[in-house]
Amino acid sequence: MPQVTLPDGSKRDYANPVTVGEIAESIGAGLAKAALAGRVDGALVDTSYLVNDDSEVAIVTERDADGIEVLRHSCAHLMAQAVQRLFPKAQVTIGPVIEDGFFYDFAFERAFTPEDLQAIEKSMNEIVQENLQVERSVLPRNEAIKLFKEMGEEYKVEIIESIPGDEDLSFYRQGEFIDLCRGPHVPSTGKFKAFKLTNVAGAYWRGDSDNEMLQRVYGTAWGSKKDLNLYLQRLEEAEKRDHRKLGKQLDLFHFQEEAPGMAFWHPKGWKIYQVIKDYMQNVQNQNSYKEINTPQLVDFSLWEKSGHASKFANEMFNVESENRMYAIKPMNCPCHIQVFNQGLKSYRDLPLRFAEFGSCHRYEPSGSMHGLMRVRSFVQDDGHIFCTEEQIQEEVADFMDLLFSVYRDFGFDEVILRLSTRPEKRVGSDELWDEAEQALKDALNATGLPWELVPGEGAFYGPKIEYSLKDCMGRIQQCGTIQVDFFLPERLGAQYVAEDSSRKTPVMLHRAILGSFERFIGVLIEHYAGAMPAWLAPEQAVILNITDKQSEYCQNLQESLKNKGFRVALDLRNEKIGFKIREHTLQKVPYLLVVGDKEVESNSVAVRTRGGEDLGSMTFDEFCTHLSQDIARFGRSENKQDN
RNA sequence: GCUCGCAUAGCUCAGGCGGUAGAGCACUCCCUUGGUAAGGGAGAGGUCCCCAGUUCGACUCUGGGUGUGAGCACCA
Repeated sequence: MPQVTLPDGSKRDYANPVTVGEIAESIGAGLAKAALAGRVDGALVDTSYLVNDDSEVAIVTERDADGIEVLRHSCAHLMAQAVQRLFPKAQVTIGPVIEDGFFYDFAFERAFTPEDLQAIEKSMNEIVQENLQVERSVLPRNEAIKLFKEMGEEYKVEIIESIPGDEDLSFYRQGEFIDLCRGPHVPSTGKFKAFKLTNVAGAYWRGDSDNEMLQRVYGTAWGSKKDLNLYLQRLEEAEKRDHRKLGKQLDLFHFQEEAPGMAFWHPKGWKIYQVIKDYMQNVQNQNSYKEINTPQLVDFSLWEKSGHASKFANEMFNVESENRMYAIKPMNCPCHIQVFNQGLKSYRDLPLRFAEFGSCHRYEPSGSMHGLMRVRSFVQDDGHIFCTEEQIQEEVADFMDLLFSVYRDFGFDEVILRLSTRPEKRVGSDELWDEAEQALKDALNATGLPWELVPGEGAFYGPKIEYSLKDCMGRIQQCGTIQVDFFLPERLGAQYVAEDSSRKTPVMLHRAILGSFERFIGVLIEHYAGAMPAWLAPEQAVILNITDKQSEYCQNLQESLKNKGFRVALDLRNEKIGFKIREHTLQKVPYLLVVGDKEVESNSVAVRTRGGEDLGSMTFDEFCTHLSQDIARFGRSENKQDN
């Protein structure tokens, strides 16, 4: 005689054990129809789940995040069923939910084509029309193995065999299709209202590049057509913001075949780069970093000593000269230790903070390159802090403050913190790893912010914190990092004289805020859709004359603004004002200064923003003040301007 | 690196079942001097990514390469 407590606190008594579906039915027909799953005492279950005892029960619908998850997971099954109807030889493997959708991996003799996707989608819709009941069943392992062996589903057999323990396994059947699955699932295939197959690509079985490649079909599913359309619009918007596209449109940089993965920076892109560099230089000076610079080419033996060669030799560019092997530096750390090693260091010198805008080259796998986001030639805002073990936590904490402040200046308020701990392949004793991981945990906890543990993802020499920022599309971009390293200083012989005059090895903290300039600029371009805030904009204003008569006035105006330190362009072309406004608006110049006879007479400028707002007529000084204030705001969102 | 696509004017893209190509924008020149998102006209512009092969003939077909896109794998 279960008593059910609903989310609103109301209670219902049932004479006999009831299913979640029946509970929904007893509340209302509409709810019963909308029910996708249930939550019983916190656990997500099928609507067919039988409630025996007093429980808290919620009916999960498409309005629930969990409901959407169930829907997507079930949609993966729906797709697998359709695929097997159309291609009986295709074997199923796994089909999980991912952000905004799902995928399913199939083993098939050939690649699926876009036409196949259309056919699969059509077949899915037919199965929706059939409104097949989805039934859960439980089988002992050996029976399950036998069943899937008979069906010729070798991959499923392998999956079942690899599931530890010998408890029974749950299966879901809809019509002729059955799949191993933990569930829960929607009660019937009629529940799908809005889905779309989006993409097909290869993916390795079990995520291992030594294994064969499967066909992965991606799809998305939503509670309503409207949500689906919103999602598709979001994809379109993301495509418009693609930094590779904007890089071309705004004439910021280009890539070409002769230098794969290496950007050619154009004047406007390089200006953004320089502004960021100046800013970072200033920030680092204020925070007691000493900027250094180290060679591009370093004898290969140093990379052997540092341990990088054994792990990354194939990903390094090598140069032979006069029978000597050099590597183009793939990172700056060993070089910074060489600087540290010059002269005798005292504990009084610590913490010693070196910074370098270090140009690095890495032979990244061809398939991994992506615009500015992953390149073979890049510049890190690299820094290494040499300190004692006692100083680690404070240094990490100070670094985090600095990082948050820099990110806010660039317009990023949300930072995601992740701690990556010891990987399988690593150097150093477990005690040292314990200590290093603890120091980072302590620093993270001290922030009071939530953070995520990522076991096994640390560098081979030490654990790291990774800082990802969330851009305005909600996408997560990893940029900053701080890594504790007990090993490299020792390997490369770094020492300082301690208080008791003994020689000790310093700890080294590797750190970067932007990560790489290339990647960070890519992120900025997409975040702002190319409309950089005034402090970053390569051209902060452009002066447009209406007729030739105002040319001289405009030239003088540009000169005066340049003398004030503003970046100002001039467009004196023989074009109509509307044409020029359109062009510079599309080029996302923050301020358009229109000059006609009126302005010349009154010694002023008519100011229009790239957002189309008319700020009216201003004197030179008024405009300078306005622009200065805008620049001084950086990208900080609390004062964000509405353009 | 792997799977599957793609590569034509500066840019965005058409095109032809094998007979050396076209639009819009941009560019140059001319007309126009016009007050807040495209004024008009004319002109110039191509080794159809590269290398082989098939063919009387290849931008088109075949093979190989390079770059690039989506995804996977990798990421000091």
